[in-house]
Amino acid sequence: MSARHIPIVICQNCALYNTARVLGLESPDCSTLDQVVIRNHPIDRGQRLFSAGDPVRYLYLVHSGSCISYQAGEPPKVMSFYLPGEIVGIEDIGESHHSHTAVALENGSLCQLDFTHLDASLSPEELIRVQRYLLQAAALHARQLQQERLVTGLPSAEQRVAAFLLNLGQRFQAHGLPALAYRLPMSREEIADYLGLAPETVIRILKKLGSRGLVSIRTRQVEILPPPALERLSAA
Amino acid sequence: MSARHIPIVICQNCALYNTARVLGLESPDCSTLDQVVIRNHPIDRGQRLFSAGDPVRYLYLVHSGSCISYQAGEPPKVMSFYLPGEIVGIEDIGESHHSHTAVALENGSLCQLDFTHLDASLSPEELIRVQRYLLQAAALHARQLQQERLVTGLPSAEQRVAAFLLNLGQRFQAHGLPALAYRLPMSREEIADYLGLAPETVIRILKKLGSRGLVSIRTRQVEILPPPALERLSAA
DNA sequence: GAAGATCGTTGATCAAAATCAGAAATGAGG
DNA sequence: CCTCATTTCTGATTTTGATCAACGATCTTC
Repeated sequence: MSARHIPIVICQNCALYNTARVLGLESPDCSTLDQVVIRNHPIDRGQRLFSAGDPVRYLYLVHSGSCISYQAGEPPKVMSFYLPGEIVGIEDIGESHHSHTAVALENGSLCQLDFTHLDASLSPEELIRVQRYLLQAAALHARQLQQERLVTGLPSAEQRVAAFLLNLGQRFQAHGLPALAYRLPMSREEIADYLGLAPETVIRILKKLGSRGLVSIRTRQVEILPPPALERLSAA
Repeated sequence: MSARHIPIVICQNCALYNTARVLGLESPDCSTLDQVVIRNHPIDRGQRLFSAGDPVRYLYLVHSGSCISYQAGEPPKVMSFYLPGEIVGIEDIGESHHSHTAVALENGSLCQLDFTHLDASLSPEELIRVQRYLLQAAALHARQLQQERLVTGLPSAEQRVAAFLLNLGQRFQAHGLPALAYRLPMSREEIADYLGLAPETVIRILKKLGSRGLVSIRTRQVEILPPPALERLSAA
Protein backbone atom coordinates (compact mmCIF):
# COMPACT_ATOMS: atom_id res chain seq x y z
CA MET A 1 0.00 0.00 0.00
CA SER A 2 2.95 2.35 -0.46
CA ALA A 3 2.75 5.19 -3.00
CA ARG A 4 4.26 3.53 -6.02
CA HIS A 5 2.52 5.09 -8.95
CA ILE A 6 3.34 8.65 -9.82
CA PRO A 7 0.34 10.65 -8.67
CA ILE A 8 -1.43 12.62 -11.40
CA VAL A 9 -1.61 16.20 -10.20
CA ILE A 10 -3.92 18.78 -11.66
CA CYS A 11 -4.82 22.18 -10.44
CA GLN A 12 -5.92 24.74 -12.98
CA ASN A 13 -8.46 22.28 -14.36
CA CYS A 14 -9.53 20.70 -11.14
CA ALA A 15 -13.08 20.97 -9.91
CA LEU A 16 -11.82 22.47 -6.67
CA TYR A 17 -10.17 25.26 -8.57
CA ASN A 18 -13.48 26.08 -10.21
CA THR A 19 -15.22 25.94 -6.89
CA ALA A 20 -12.71 28.31 -5.43
CA ARG A 21 -13.15 30.68 -8.35
CA VAL A 22 -16.89 30.61 -7.92
CA LEU A 23 -16.51 31.31 -4.26
CA GLY A 24 -14.64 34.41 -5.34
CA LEU A 25 -11.86 33.41 -3.04
CA GLU A 26 -8.87 33.22 -5.34
CA SER A 27 -6.94 35.74 -3.33
CA PRO A 28 -3.90 34.64 -1.29
CA ASP A 29 -5.96 35.10 1.85
CA CYS A 30 -8.20 32.04 1.79
CA SER A 31 -9.65 32.48 5.23
CA THR A 32 -13.29 32.05 4.18
CA LEU A 33 -12.45 29.19 1.85
CA ASP A 34 -10.57 27.42 4.61
CA GLN A 35 -13.73 27.29 6.68
CA VAL A 36 -15.43 24.99 4.21
CA VAL A 37 -12.67 23.27 2.23
CA ILE A 38 -10.12 20.68 3.29
CA ARG A 39 -7.46 20.78 0.64
CA ASN A 40 -5.30 18.05 -0.79
CA HIS A 41 -6.09 15.40 1.74
CA PRO A 42 -4.12 12.21 1.02
CA ILE A 43 -5.95 8.91 0.65
CA ASP A 44 -4.64 5.37 0.32
CA ARG A 45 -5.73 2.67 -2.07
CA GLY A 46 -8.66 0.73 -0.66
CA GLN A 47 -9.58 3.43 1.84
CA ARG A 48 -13.22 4.43 1.97
CA LEU A 49 -14.37 7.98 1.36
CA PHE A 50 -17.74 7.02 2.83
CA SER A 51 -19.98 3.98 3.16
CA ALA A 52 -23.66 3.52 2.41
CA GLY A 53 -25.54 4.76 5.46
CA ASP A 54 -22.88 7.22 6.62
CA PRO A 55 -24.14 10.74 7.31
CA VAL A 56 -23.60 13.11 4.40
CA ARG A 57 -21.22 15.92 5.15
CA TYR A 58 -18.62 16.44 2.44
CA LEU A 59 -18.43 16.69 -1.27
CA TYR A 60 -15.18 15.10 -2.50
CA LEU A 61 -13.09 16.35 -5.38
CA VAL A 62 -10.57 13.90 -6.80
CA HIS A 63 -7.27 15.73 -6.98
CA SER A 64 -5.04 12.82 -7.90
CA GLY A 65 -5.67 9.10 -8.10
CA SER A 66 -9.16 7.74 -8.72
CA CYS A 67 -12.17 6.24 -6.97
CA ILE A 68 -14.90 3.67 -7.48
CA SER A 69 -18.42 3.59 -6.13
CA TYR A 70 -20.53 0.55 -5.29
CA GLN A 71 -24.18 0.05 -4.67
CA ALA A 72 -24.66 -1.96 -1.50
CA GLY A 73 -26.14 -5.41 -2.04
CA GLU A 74 -25.09 -8.98 -2.55
CA PRO A 75 -23.05 -8.98 -4.65
CA PRO A 76 -22.21 -5.25 -4.64
CA LYS A 77 -22.56 -3.61 -8.06
CA VAL A 78 -19.93 -1.21 -9.45
CA MET A 79 -21.77 2.02 -10.21
CA SER A 80 -19.14 4.58 -11.24
CA PHE A 81 -15.51 5.46 -11.52
CA TYR A 82 -14.21 8.89 -10.56
CA LEU A 83 -11.15 10.30 -12.33
CA PRO A 84 -8.97 13.28 -11.40
CA GLY A 85 -11.01 16.48 -11.46
CA GLU A 86 -14.34 14.72 -10.91
CA ILE A 87 -16.73 15.14 -7.99
CA VAL A 88 -17.80 12.29 -5.70
CA GLY A 89 -20.97 12.45 -3.67
CA ILE A 90 -22.90 15.24 -5.37
CA GLU A 91 -25.95 13.00 -5.85
CA ASP A 92 -26.32 12.68 -2.08
CA ILE A 93 -26.83 16.40 -1.51
CA GLY A 94 -30.16 16.81 0.23
CA GLU A 95 -30.01 13.33 1.74
CA SER A 96 -29.08 12.73 5.34
CA HIS A 97 -27.19 9.52 4.59
CA HIS A 98 -25.10 8.24 1.70
CA SER A 99 -26.82 5.86 -0.69
CA HIS A 100 -23.65 4.14 -1.86
CA THR A 101 -20.04 3.43 -0.94
CA ALA A 102 -16.97 5.13 -2.43
CA VAL A 103 -13.43 3.72 -2.25
CA ALA A 104 -10.06 4.97 -3.52
CA LEU A 105 -8.67 2.84 -6.37
CA GLU A 106 -5.15 4.26 -6.03
CA ASN A 107 -3.13 6.24 -3.59
CA GLY A 108 -3.96 9.86 -4.26
CA SER A 109 -5.45 12.97 -2.76
CA LEU A 110 -8.81 14.61 -2.42
CA CYS A 111 -10.27 17.97 -1.59
CA GLN A 112 -13.35 18.02 0.59
CA LEU A 113 -16.03 20.68 0.64
CA ASP A 114 -18.05 20.75 3.83
CA PHE A 115 -21.53 21.82 2.81
CA THR A 116 -23.20 21.27 6.14
CA HIS A 117 -22.72 24.89 7.16
CA LEU A 118 -22.19 26.73 3.94
CA ASP A 119 -25.12 28.94 4.89
CA ALA A 120 -23.52 29.99 8.15
CA SER A 121 -20.07 30.60 6.68
CA LEU A 122 -20.95 32.57 3.58
CA SER A 123 -22.63 35.85 2.75
CA PRO A 124 -25.87 35.71 0.71
CA GLU A 125 -23.99 36.78 -2.43
CA GLU A 126 -21.35 34.10 -1.92
CA LEU A 127 -24.01 31.53 -1.14
CA ILE A 128 -25.87 32.30 -4.36
CA ARG A 129 -22.68 31.82 -6.37
CA VAL A 130 -21.75 28.60 -4.60
CA GLN A 131 -25.25 27.18 -4.93
CA ARG A 132 -25.32 28.06 -8.60
CA TYR A 133 -22.02 26.29 -9.05
CA LEU A 134 -23.25 23.21 -7.19
CA LEU A 135 -26.49 23.19 -9.18
CA GLN A 136 -24.56 23.27 -12.44
CA ALA A 137 -22.18 20.61 -11.15
CA ALA A 138 -25.14 18.39 -10.20
CA ALA A 139 -26.73 18.91 -13.63
CA LEU A 140 -23.41 18.10 -15.31
CA HIS A 141 -23.16 14.98 -13.20
CA ALA A 142 -26.62 13.89 -14.35
CA ARG A 143 -25.58 14.42 -17.98
CA GLN A 144 -22.48 12.33 -17.37
CA LEU A 145 -24.62 9.58 -15.88
CA GLN A 146 -26.73 9.64 -19.05
CA GLN A 147 -23.53 9.48 -21.07
CA GLU A 148 -22.39 6.48 -19.05
CA ARG A 149 -25.76 4.87 -19.62
CA LEU A 150 -25.16 5.17 -23.36
CA VAL A 151 -21.90 3.26 -22.85
CA THR A 152 -23.24 0.52 -20.60
CA GLY A 153 -26.43 0.26 -22.68
CA LEU A 154 -24.78 -0.48 -26.03
CA PRO A 155 -26.05 -3.71 -27.58
CA SER A 156 -22.84 -5.68 -28.01
CA ALA A 157 -20.01 -6.34 -25.59
CA GLU A 158 -17.50 -5.09 -28.15
CA GLN A 159 -19.25 -1.74 -28.48
CA ARG A 160 -19.43 -1.36 -24.72
CA VAL A 161 -15.74 -1.98 -24.20
CA ALA A 162 -14.76 0.31 -27.10
CA ALA A 163 -17.06 3.07 -25.83
CA PHE A 164 -15.75 2.58 -22.29
CA LEU A 165 -12.15 3.16 -23.37
CA LEU A 166 -13.15 6.27 -25.33
CA ASN A 167 -15.29 7.58 -22.47
CA LEU A 168 -12.41 7.29 -20.02
CA GLY A 169 -10.17 9.12 -22.49
CA GLN A 170 -12.68 11.93 -22.92
CA ARG A 171 -12.96 12.32 -19.19
CA PHE A 172 -9.19 12.42 -18.71
CA GLN A 173 -9.01 15.00 -21.48
CA ALA A 174 -11.74 17.14 -19.89
CA HIS A 175 -9.28 17.73 -17.07
CA GLY A 176 -6.17 18.31 -19.11
CA LEU A 177 -4.82 14.77 -19.27
CA PRO A 178 -4.10 12.82 -22.48
CA ALA A 179 -7.18 11.17 -24.02
CA LEU A 180 -5.36 8.53 -26.04
CA ALA A 181 -2.81 7.21 -23.57
CA TYR A 182 -3.63 6.44 -19.98
CA ARG A 183 -3.38 3.86 -17.27
CA LEU A 184 -6.54 2.01 -16.29
CA PRO A 185 -7.09 2.57 -12.58
CA MET A 186 -9.44 -0.42 -12.26
CA SER A 187 -9.22 -4.18 -12.72
CA ARG A 188 -10.73 -6.19 -15.56
CA GLU A 189 -13.27 -7.52 -13.11
CA GLU A 190 -14.33 -4.01 -12.12
CA ILE A 191 -14.67 -3.02 -15.77
CA ALA A 192 -16.74 -6.15 -16.40
CA ASP A 193 -19.03 -5.52 -13.45
CA TYR A 194 -19.50 -1.90 -14.51
CA LEU A 195 -20.31 -2.87 -18.10
CA GLY A 196 -22.49 -5.83 -17.16
CA LEU A 197 -20.16 -8.38 -18.75
CA ALA A 198 -18.09 -11.35 -17.60
CA PRO A 199 -14.40 -10.55 -16.94
CA GLU A 200 -13.38 -13.12 -19.55
CA THR A 201 -15.43 -11.29 -22.16
CA VAL A 202 -13.73 -7.98 -21.37
CA ILE A 203 -10.31 -9.62 -21.65
CA ARG A 204 -11.11 -11.30 -24.95
CA ILE A 205 -12.46 -8.08 -26.44
CA LEU A 206 -9.48 -6.03 -25.31
CA LYS A 207 -7.31 -8.60 -27.02
CA LYS A 208 -9.40 -8.53 -30.20
CA LEU A 209 -9.29 -4.72 -30.35
CA GLY A 210 -5.53 -4.95 -29.93
CA SER A 211 -5.08 -7.51 -32.68
CA ARG A 212 -7.13 -5.31 -35.00
CA GLY A 213 -4.71 -2.48 -34.34
CA LEU A 214 -7.31 -0.19 -32.74
CA VAL A 215 -5.67 -0.01 -29.34
CA SER A 216 -2.55 -1.16 -27.58
CA ILE A 217 -3.20 -2.78 -24.20
CA ARG A 218 -0.28 -3.74 -21.99
CA THR A 219 -1.97 -4.93 -18.79
CA ARG A 220 -3.32 -1.61 -17.54
CA GLN A 221 -1.60 0.76 -19.93
CA VAL A 222 -3.99 1.83 -22.70
CA GLU A 223 -3.12 3.56 -25.95
CA ILE A 224 -5.88 4.35 -28.37
CA LEU A 225 -4.21 4.28 -31.76
CA PRO A 226 -4.95 7.26 -33.97
CA PRO A 227 -6.89 7.67 -36.12
CA PRO A 228 -9.43 6.49 -33.57
CA ALA A 229 -11.25 3.92 -35.64
CA LEU A 230 -12.47 2.81 -32.26
CA GLU A 231 -15.11 5.52 -32.40
CA ARG A 232 -16.98 3.94 -35.25
CA LEU A 233 -17.20 0.72 -33.27
CA SER A 234 -18.79 2.38 -30.28
CA ALA A 235 -21.69 3.74 -32.33
CA ALA A 236 -25.02 2.01 -31.85
CA MET B 1 -54.84 12.10 -31.11
CA SER B 2 -57.94 13.01 -29.19
CA ALA B 3 -57.93 12.95 -25.37
CA ARG B 4 -59.18 9.45 -24.78
CA HIS B 5 -57.51 8.28 -21.64
CA ILE B 6 -58.59 9.81 -18.37
CA PRO B 7 -55.79 12.19 -17.42
CA ILE B 8 -54.12 11.45 -14.09
CA VAL B 9 -54.23 14.64 -12.07
CA ILE B 10 -52.07 15.34 -9.06
CA CYS B 11 -51.44 18.50 -7.19
CA GLN B 12 -50.44 18.20 -3.57
CA ASN B 13 -47.70 15.75 -4.49
CA CYS B 14 -46.59 17.33 -7.72
CA ALA B 15 -43.12 18.73 -8.12
CA LEU B 16 -44.59 22.09 -9.05
CA TYR B 17 -46.40 22.25 -5.78
CA ASN B 18 -43.12 21.74 -3.97
CA THR B 19 -41.47 24.35 -6.08
CA ALA B 20 -44.19 26.82 -5.25
CA ARG B 21 -43.85 26.05 -1.56
CA VAL B 22 -40.14 26.65 -1.74
CA LEU B 23 -40.71 29.89 -3.54
CA GLY B 24 -42.77 30.87 -0.52
CA LEU B 25 -45.58 31.76 -2.86
CA GLU B 26 -48.43 29.60 -1.68
CA SER B 27 -50.64 32.59 -1.06
CA PRO B 28 -53.64 33.25 -3.32
CA ASP B 29 -51.74 36.12 -4.85
CA CYS B 30 -49.25 34.30 -7.08
CA SER B 31 -47.95 37.36 -8.87
CA THR B 32 -44.27 36.53 -8.42
CA LEU B 33 -44.82 32.87 -9.20
CA ASP B 34 -46.66 33.78 -12.38
CA GLN B 35 -43.59 35.55 -13.68
CA VAL B 36 -41.62 32.31 -13.84
CA VAL B 37 -44.17 29.49 -14.04
CA ILE B 38 -46.56 28.50 -16.81
CA ARG B 39 -49.16 26.33 -15.15
CA ASN B 40 -51.03 23.33 -16.46
CA HIS B 41 -50.12 23.67 -20.09
CA PRO B 42 -51.82 20.95 -22.18
CA ILE B 43 -49.72 18.73 -24.43
CA ASP B 44 -50.76 16.12 -27.01
CA ARG B 45 -49.38 12.65 -27.54
CA GLY B 46 -46.36 12.75 -29.82
CA GLN B 47 -45.73 16.46 -29.26
CA ARG B 48 -42.16 17.48 -28.43
CA LEU B 49 -41.27 19.33 -25.28
CA PHE B 50 -37.88 20.13 -26.80
CA SER B 51 -35.43 18.64 -29.28
CA ALA B 52 -31.71 18.05 -29.01
CA GLY B 53 -30.03 21.33 -29.90
CA ASP B 54 -32.91 23.58 -28.84
CA PRO B 55 -31.96 26.43 -26.51
CA VAL B 56 -32.58 25.62 -22.86
CA ARG B 57 -35.20 27.79 -21.24
CA TYR B 58 -37.74 25.81 -19.23
CA LEU B 59 -37.83 23.08 -16.68
CA TYR B 60 -40.89 20.89 -17.29
CA LEU B 61 -42.98 19.30 -14.59
CA VAL B 62 -45.26 16.47 -15.67
CA HIS B 63 -48.69 17.23 -14.26
CA SER B 64 -50.65 14.50 -16.04
CA GLY B 65 -49.71 12.05 -18.77
CA SER B 66 -46.12 10.99 -19.28
CA CYS B 67 -43.06 11.65 -21.43
CA ILE B 68 -40.12 9.83 -23.00
CA SER B 69 -36.64 11.10 -23.77
CA TYR B 70 -34.34 9.99 -26.57
CA GLN B 71 -30.68 10.43 -27.18
CA ALA B 72 -30.15 11.68 -30.74
CA GLY B 73 -28.37 9.18 -33.00
CA GLU B 74 -29.11 6.45 -35.48
CA PRO B 75 -31.09 4.68 -34.23
CA PRO B 76 -32.21 6.96 -31.38
CA LYS B 77 -31.89 5.39 -27.94
CA VAL B 78 -34.64 5.62 -25.31
CA MET B 79 -33.05 7.21 -22.26
CA SER B 80 -35.83 7.81 -19.73
CA PHE B 81 -39.52 7.88 -19.02
CA TYR B 82 -41.10 10.68 -17.01
CA LEU B 83 -44.19 9.98 -14.94
CA PRO B 84 -46.65 12.41 -13.31
CA GLY B 85 -44.85 14.52 -10.72
CA GLU B 86 -41.42 14.10 -12.28
CA ILE B 87 -39.17 16.80 -13.71
CA VAL B 88 -37.97 16.86 -17.31
CA GLY B 89 -34.87 18.76 -18.37
CA ILE B 90 -33.11 19.36 -15.07
CA GLU B 91 -29.89 17.82 -16.36
CA ASP B 92 -29.62 20.54 -19.00
CA ILE B 93 -29.41 23.37 -16.46
CA GLY B 94 -26.19 25.22 -17.10
CA GLU B 95 -26.13 24.18 -20.75
CA SER B 96 -27.13 26.53 -23.55
CA HIS B 97 -28.73 23.76 -25.62
CA HIS B 98 -30.63 20.58 -24.85
CA SER B 99 -28.63 17.37 -25.10
CA HIS B 100 -31.62 15.14 -25.85
CA THR B 101 -35.21 15.13 -27.10
CA ALA B 102 -38.35 14.82 -24.97
CA VAL B 103 -41.76 13.79 -26.32
CA ALA B 104 -45.19 13.33 -24.69
CA LEU B 105 -46.30 9.68 -24.59
CA GLU B 106 -49.92 10.56 -23.84
CA ASN B 107 -52.19 13.55 -23.91
CA GLY B 108 -51.61 15.37 -20.66
CA SER B 109 -50.44 18.63 -19.15
CA LEU B 110 -47.20 20.17 -17.96
CA CYS B 111 -46.05 23.03 -15.83
CA GLN B 112 -43.05 24.98 -17.05
CA LEU B 113 -40.57 26.90 -14.92
CA ASP B 114 -38.67 29.57 -16.81
CA PHE B 115 -35.26 29.70 -15.20
CA THR B 116 -33.64 32.07 -17.65
CA HIS B 117 -34.44 35.07 -15.52
CA LEU B 118 -35.02 33.70 -12.08
CA ASP B 119 -32.29 36.05 -10.87
CA ALA B 120 -34.07 39.12 -12.17
CA SER B 121 -37.50 38.13 -10.90
CA LEU B 122 -36.65 37.04 -7.38
CA SER B 123 -35.20 38.59 -4.26
CA PRO B 124 -31.88 37.15 -2.96
CA GLU B 125 -33.72 35.26 -0.21
CA GLU B 126 -36.18 33.77 -2.70
CA LEU B 127 -33.36 32.95 -5.09
CA ILE B 128 -31.44 31.09 -2.39
CA ARG B 129 -34.51 29.01 -1.59
CA VAL B 130 -35.28 28.26 -5.24
CA GLN B 131 -31.66 27.39 -5.99
CA ARG B 132 -31.54 25.09 -3.02
CA TYR B 133 -34.69 23.39 -4.19
CA LEU B 134 -33.30 22.99 -7.71
CA LEU B 135 -30.00 21.68 -6.36
CA GLN B 136 -31.81 19.06 -4.32
CA ALA B 137 -34.02 18.20 -7.27
CA ALA B 138 -30.94 17.77 -9.49
CA ALA B 139 -29.27 15.57 -6.86
CA LEU B 140 -32.46 13.52 -6.53
CA HIS B 141 -32.55 13.16 -10.30
CA ALA B 142 -28.98 11.85 -10.28
CA ARG B 143 -29.93 9.29 -7.61
CA GLN B 144 -32.88 8.22 -9.72
CA LEU B 145 -30.59 7.79 -12.72
CA GLN B 146 -28.39 5.55 -10.58
CA GLN B 147 -31.48 3.64 -9.53
CA GLU B 148 -32.47 3.22 -13.18
CA ARG B 149 -28.97 2.03 -13.95
CA LEU B 150 -29.46 -0.72 -11.37
CA VAL B 151 -32.57 -1.77 -13.29
CA THR B 152 -31.09 -1.67 -16.78
CA GLY B 153 -27.84 -3.19 -15.55
CA LEU B 154 -29.30 -6.36 -14.05
CA PRO B 155 -27.72 -9.50 -15.50
CA SER B 156 -30.75 -11.32 -16.89
CA ALA B 157 -33.61 -10.09 -19.05
CA GLU B 158 -36.12 -11.47 -16.57
CA GLN B 159 -34.63 -9.48 -13.69
CA ARG B 160 -34.61 -6.32 -15.77
CA VAL B 161 -38.26 -6.59 -16.75
CA ALA B 162 -39.32 -7.45 -13.18
CA ALA B 163 -37.30 -4.55 -11.75
CA PHE B 164 -38.67 -2.23 -14.42
CA LEU B 165 -42.28 -2.98 -13.44
CA LEU B 166 -41.46 -2.47 -9.77
CA ASN B 167 -39.52 0.74 -10.46
CA LEU B 168 -42.47 2.22 -12.36
CA GLY B 169 -44.75 1.30 -9.48
CA GLN B 170 -42.46 2.93 -6.92
CA ARG B 171 -42.34 6.08 -8.98
CA PHE B 172 -46.12 6.23 -9.34
CA GLN B 173 -46.39 5.69 -5.60
CA ALA B 174 -43.91 8.48 -4.85
CA HIS B 175 -46.49 10.86 -6.27
CA GLY B 176 -49.56 9.41 -4.66
CA LEU B 177 -50.63 6.93 -7.34
CA PRO B 178 -51.07 3.18 -6.85
CA ALA B 179 -47.85 1.19 -7.02
CA LEU B 180 -49.38 -2.18 -7.86
CA ALA B 181 -51.90 -1.29 -10.56
CA TYR B 182 -51.13 1.08 -13.39
CA ARG B 183 -51.28 1.50 -17.12
CA LEU B 184 -48.00 1.32 -19.05
CA PRO B 185 -47.64 4.58 -20.94
CA MET B 186 -45.07 3.13 -23.35
CA SER B 187 -44.97 0.37 -25.96
CA ARG B 188 -43.20 -2.98 -25.65
CA GLU B 189 -40.65 -1.72 -28.14
CA GLU B 190 -39.90 1.35 -26.02
CA ILE B 191 -39.52 -0.80 -22.93
CA ALA B 192 -37.19 -3.11 -24.86
CA ASP B 193 -35.07 -0.24 -26.15
CA TYR B 194 -34.85 1.26 -22.67
CA LEU B 195 -33.83 -2.06 -21.10
CA GLY B 196 -31.44 -3.03 -23.89
CA LEU B 197 -33.51 -6.06 -24.95
CA ALA B 198 -35.36 -7.22 -28.05
CA PRO B 199 -39.11 -6.50 -27.99
CA GLU B 200 -39.84 -10.22 -28.36
CA THR B 201 -37.85 -10.91 -25.22
CA VAL B 202 -39.86 -8.34 -23.25
CA ILE B 203 -43.11 -9.86 -24.47
CA ARG B 204 -42.06 -13.41 -23.65
CA ILE B 205 -40.93 -12.43 -20.16
CA LEU B 206 -44.12 -10.49 -19.41
CA LYS B 207 -46.00 -13.60 -20.41
CA LYS B 208 -43.82 -15.83 -18.25
CA LEU B 209 -44.24 -13.55 -15.22
CA GLY B 210 -47.98 -13.67 -15.82
CA SER B 211 -48.12 -17.45 -16.09
CA ARG B 212 -46.20 -17.69 -12.83
CA GLY B 213 -48.85 -15.58 -11.16
CA LEU B 214 -46.50 -12.71 -10.29
CA VAL B 215 -48.29 -10.09 -12.36
CA SER B 216 -51.35 -9.71 -14.49
CA ILE B 217 -50.68 -8.06 -17.85
CA ARG B 218 -53.59 -7.18 -20.12
CA THR B 219 -51.89 -5.35 -22.99
CA ARG B 220 -50.87 -2.19 -21.18
CA GLN B 221 -52.70 -2.67 -17.90
CA VAL B 222 -50.31 -3.92 -15.22
CA GLU B 223 -51.22 -5.40 -11.87
CA ILE B 224 -48.46 -6.57 -9.59
CA LEU B 225 -50.00 -9.37 -7.59
CA PRO B 226 -49.42 -9.15 -3.84
CA PRO B 227 -47.44 -10.40 -2.08
CA PRO B 228 -44.91 -8.98 -4.51
CA ALA B 229 -42.82 -12.06 -5.10
CA LEU B 230 -41.63 -10.05 -8.06
CA GLU B 231 -39.22 -8.26 -5.77
CA ARG B 232 -37.12 -11.30 -5.11
CA LEU B 233 -36.71 -11.79 -8.83
CA SER B 234 -35.36 -8.31 -9.38
CA ALA B 235 -32.50 -8.83 -6.90
CA ALA B 236 -29.06 -9.27 -8.39
C1' DG C 1 14.60 -11.10 -3.89
C1' DA C 2 11.54 -14.89 -2.79
C1' DA C 3 6.76 -16.45 -1.44
C1' DG C 4 2.16 -15.86 -1.70
C1' DA C 5 -1.85 -13.61 -3.24
C1' DT C 6 -4.25 -11.39 -6.60
C1' DC C 7 -5.09 -10.47 -11.23
C1' DG C 8 -5.05 -11.61 -15.98
C1' DT C 9 -5.46 -14.95 -19.72
C1' DT C 10 -6.88 -19.03 -22.46
C1' DG C 11 -9.84 -22.80 -24.24
C1' DA C 12 -14.15 -25.75 -24.23
C1' DT C 13 -18.93 -26.05 -23.31
C1' DC C 14 -23.55 -24.34 -22.54
C1' DA C 15 -27.45 -21.21 -21.81
C1' DA C 16 -29.69 -16.95 -22.84
C1' DA C 17 -31.31 -13.78 -25.74
C1' DA C 18 -31.19 -11.82 -30.72
C1' DT C 19 -32.87 -12.42 -35.11
C1' DC C 20 -36.00 -13.76 -38.70
C1' DA C 21 -40.51 -14.73 -40.37
C1' DG C 22 -45.19 -14.47 -39.96
C1' DA C 23 -49.85 -14.53 -37.45
C1' DA C 24 -53.18 -12.39 -34.19
C1' DA C 25 -54.96 -8.62 -31.58
C1' DT C 26 -55.67 -3.83 -30.67
C1' DG C 27 -57.20 0.79 -31.46
C1' DA C 28 -57.58 4.91 -34.41
C1' DG C 29 -60.29 6.92 -37.94
C1' DG C 30 -63.77 6.95 -41.31
C1' DC D 1 -69.42 -0.87 -37.44
C1' DC D 2 -65.78 -1.74 -40.43
C1' DT D 3 -61.10 -1.02 -42.26
C1' DC D 4 -56.35 -0.10 -42.02
C1' DA D 5 -52.21 0.62 -39.53
C1' DT D 6 -49.85 -0.31 -35.63
C1' DT D 7 -48.72 -3.03 -31.96
C1' DT D 8 -48.44 -7.38 -29.87
C1' DC D 9 -47.55 -12.08 -29.94
C1' DT D 10 -45.64 -16.89 -31.40
C1' DG D 11 -42.31 -20.35 -33.13
C1' DA D 12 -37.71 -21.82 -35.33
C1' DT D 13 -32.98 -20.80 -35.80
C1' DT D 14 -28.59 -18.59 -34.89
C1' DT D 15 -25.40 -15.86 -32.40
C1' DT D 16 -23.44 -13.96 -28.46
C1' DG D 17 -21.63 -14.00 -24.28
C1' DA D 18 -21.70 -16.61 -19.60
C1' DT D 19 -19.81 -20.29 -17.19
C1' DC D 20 -16.39 -23.66 -15.80
C1' DA D 21 -11.74 -25.07 -15.28
C1' DA D 22 -7.02 -24.34 -15.35
C1' DC D 23 -2.75 -21.91 -16.15
C1' DG D 24 0.53 -17.82 -16.36
C1' DA D 25 1.77 -13.17 -15.08
C1' DT D 26 2.09 -9.46 -12.04
C1' DC D 27 2.13 -7.14 -7.91
C1' DT D 28 2.74 -7.08 -2.50
C1' DT D 29 4.83 -8.14 1.41
C1' DC D 30 8.26 -9.82 4.09
